[in-house]
Amino acid sequence: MTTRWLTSDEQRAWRAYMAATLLLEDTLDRQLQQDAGMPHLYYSILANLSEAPQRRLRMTDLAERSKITRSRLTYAVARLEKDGLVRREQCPSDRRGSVAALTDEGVAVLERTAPGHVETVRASLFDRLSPEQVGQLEEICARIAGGLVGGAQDGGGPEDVPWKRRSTPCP
Amino acid sequence: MTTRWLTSDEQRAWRAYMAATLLLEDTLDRQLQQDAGMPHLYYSILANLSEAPQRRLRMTDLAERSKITRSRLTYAVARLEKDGLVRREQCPSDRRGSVAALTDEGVAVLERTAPGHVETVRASLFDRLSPEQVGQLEEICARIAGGLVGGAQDGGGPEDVPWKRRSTPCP
DNA sequence: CGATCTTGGTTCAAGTTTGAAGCAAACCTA
DNA sequence: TAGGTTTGCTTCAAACTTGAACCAAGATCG
Repeated sequence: MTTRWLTSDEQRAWRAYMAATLLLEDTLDRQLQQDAGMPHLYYSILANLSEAPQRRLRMTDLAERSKITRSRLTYAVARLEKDGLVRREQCPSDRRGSVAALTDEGVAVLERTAPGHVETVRASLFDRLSPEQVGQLEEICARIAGGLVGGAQDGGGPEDVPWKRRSTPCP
Repeated sequence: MTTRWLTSDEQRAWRAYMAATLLLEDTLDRQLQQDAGMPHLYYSILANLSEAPQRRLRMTDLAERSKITRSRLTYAVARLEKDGLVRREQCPSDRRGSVAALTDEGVAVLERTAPGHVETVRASLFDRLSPEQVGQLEEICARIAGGLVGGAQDGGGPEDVPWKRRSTPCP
């Protein structure tokens, strides 16, 4: 079948999308490298951890929430552990598993750097969009994310399947 | 001054944004690595080149259009040159400069792989959005990109300053 | 002109990411 | 309960990225 090329509307949107995502990620990386000594992704790993009950999460859970591969997470956590921001613990209920736990120092770093980070996100994004646009952005991104498999490529549908999902860190 | 944290609307939008961009970039990287043997960014460098007059561009121009640093581009072009998809030429008008030129083989690779790539972009993005959403996405992304400095961080405003800008590859 | 500044691009070293391969514990299943 | 499969996570080697340092050629200016 002959290719359905992008319409010119779609092309413009696609170019804008690529530019925006590249530039924004770059901005955030620079800001956080500057102020927190880590790339954006690492910061968001810490942030994810900080929201979990007990501030700890199984590696695979954390990878899934962070939308990255387990391998990538392993290296990231190793670095954060070396910096004392995260501690790896044995999972008591599954001897294969390990749990990443945010340390007090990790919490402190987060508390210290969060304001500057939020400020950057505001300045680059939210302060430049109308409230309607914020809503549209969420809707659009949710739609995109919903269509793409996350973490392990088990090929599940868009809807969550609770019974295939790990729950609390270590019950 | 006390931090203006994100509202819950903004938080939802921000989470969705991070998920969507990470997952989409991952999808495209995987698809293109598979089908073209290169990451998405490298493909887009080739695409940018293919649209330039003469299919050639000064390195700094190309970096600017690709929204990446000159350093990153240097390495990328080195790799693409090793693969025979791009050729580096001396810039005749400025002996410091070099020009990246898409080779015939580069064109061929692009022609061979573009359909699959467009298909992936469609499947992940455009076929999941309404036409209005495509318009909104463009508007939003243009707004974001417009607010962020590109390439060299010379701190210019959002508006283009034509007299600071290189033009044709080598006049 | 000659000293200095700027620009275009590369290089270096360190850090990050990737995908495949590896390993051990847990989970079947006969 | 032994054998095979799956799951959870790490490790390996190769690729990619980063930001600072570097170098040479243009531009400026006294």
